[in-house]
Amino acid sequence: MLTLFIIDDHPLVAGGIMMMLKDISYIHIAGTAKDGKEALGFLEKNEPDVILLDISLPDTDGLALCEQIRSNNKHSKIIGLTSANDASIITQMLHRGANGYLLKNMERDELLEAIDRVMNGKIYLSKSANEKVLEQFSSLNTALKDFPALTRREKEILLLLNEGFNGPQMAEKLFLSPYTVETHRKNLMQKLNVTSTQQLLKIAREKGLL
Amino acid sequence: MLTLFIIDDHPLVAGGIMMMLKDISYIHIAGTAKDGKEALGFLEKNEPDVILLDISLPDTDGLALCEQIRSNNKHSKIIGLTSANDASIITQMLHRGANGYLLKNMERDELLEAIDRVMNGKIYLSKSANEKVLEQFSSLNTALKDFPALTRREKEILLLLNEGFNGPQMAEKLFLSPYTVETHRKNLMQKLNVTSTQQLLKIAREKGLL
DNA sequence: TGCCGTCTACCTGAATTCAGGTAGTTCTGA
DNA sequence: TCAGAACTACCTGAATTCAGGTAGACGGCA
Repeated sequence: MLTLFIIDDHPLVAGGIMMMLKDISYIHIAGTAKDGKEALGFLEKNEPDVILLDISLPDTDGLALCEQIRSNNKHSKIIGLTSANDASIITQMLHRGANGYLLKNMERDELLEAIDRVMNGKIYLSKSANEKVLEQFSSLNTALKDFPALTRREKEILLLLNEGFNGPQMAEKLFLSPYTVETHRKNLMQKLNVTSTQQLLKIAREKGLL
Repeated sequence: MLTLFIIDDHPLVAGGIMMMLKDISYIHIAGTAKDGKEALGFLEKNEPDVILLDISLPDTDGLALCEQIRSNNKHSKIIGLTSANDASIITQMLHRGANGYLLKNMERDELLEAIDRVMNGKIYLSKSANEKVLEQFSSLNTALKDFPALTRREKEILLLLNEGFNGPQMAEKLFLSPYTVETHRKNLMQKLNVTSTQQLLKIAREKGLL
């Protein structure tokens, strides 16, 4: 018998998973949680074989939660659930201790295969996104290297740019000199290796920085 | 007995809905479809009481599908399923013949309430997004009025802007004078009533023009 | 304590965008 | 067929953005 724990705020998704597994006699759903707090509470007292973790939880950073679960719990296999097949999120997940990921458009057989694989100590990558991820992997790896983390100020500027503010407006809003704002913008563009604000925002969106 | 038809490409979601309704004796799930084609095929021969329609189908414009179903089938109640509680999408859905909408983070009781309401000839709006929609309704209505349709060229320019191209680059790509490109950009900004390209793109995204 | 990263601010010159025009051509529907 | 919409192109001047610097202040950590 194999125990499964589901972390997802959507009853629809949790229900869908149960539906998919209801006839599988060797899998037992040990519990479900709607958010990080609930999940950690459950995991203090239980150690399920497999944890299905929805990355996009409200009020919770799914990636951080993944990391935290992994640090508390070495034996459970974690399978990330995501709707976007975005290579950057997926790789981040794997870096933080996940054993695989599934897209929410999966079929029942894929779920079973994923569970089987991770239980055998392997990594499972969702079929439907697989090629894309592998495709992006190389560019991502190089991109991530010359991709230093953004500072607090830089993130702030990025956010405001995305809101449609221009240089002088941001300067006023943040009580900074327009020169300073431009410096931050410049640094952002350099870090993400682009030559215009539009491209900056586009890349930022694609990398999940927004 | 009440018949229900589910249009959703995610087995997870379809399964979740079945799970939610499996103990409700008066509801019978007549069928499911994964895309527009399949759905229209089923609806040629059947007329379910309630249709749950996922707006974000792959290879299918959910809004157009909603309209088409409504034109073929006057009696079925259509409930849109969406994950984003975006007022513009929701109002568009209602304009195209939907009788209500639900967010994918709904609970079982909300689903039952929605079905009950639309069967009684009422409109059901998802609880969790309700306030936001009502909030945005007035601004949306006024916004949509002074919101002339974009021309083909304008949409093209908008798309390229979103891709991160600047004026001269677009001019070269489209074999146009830079002046012309600027004219189109200017007209776009006037139509959407903004003062910078960033704002233009932001609004365009919010209105679902991209 | 000294280095390093961050934040701040300034400068210059070139490029691009914005605002407000005018105007000829082409397409299109009533 | 005729009016109006769409597309094209141009001009000017002001504002903003971009690229390439320099440089002081501050905080943390090794």
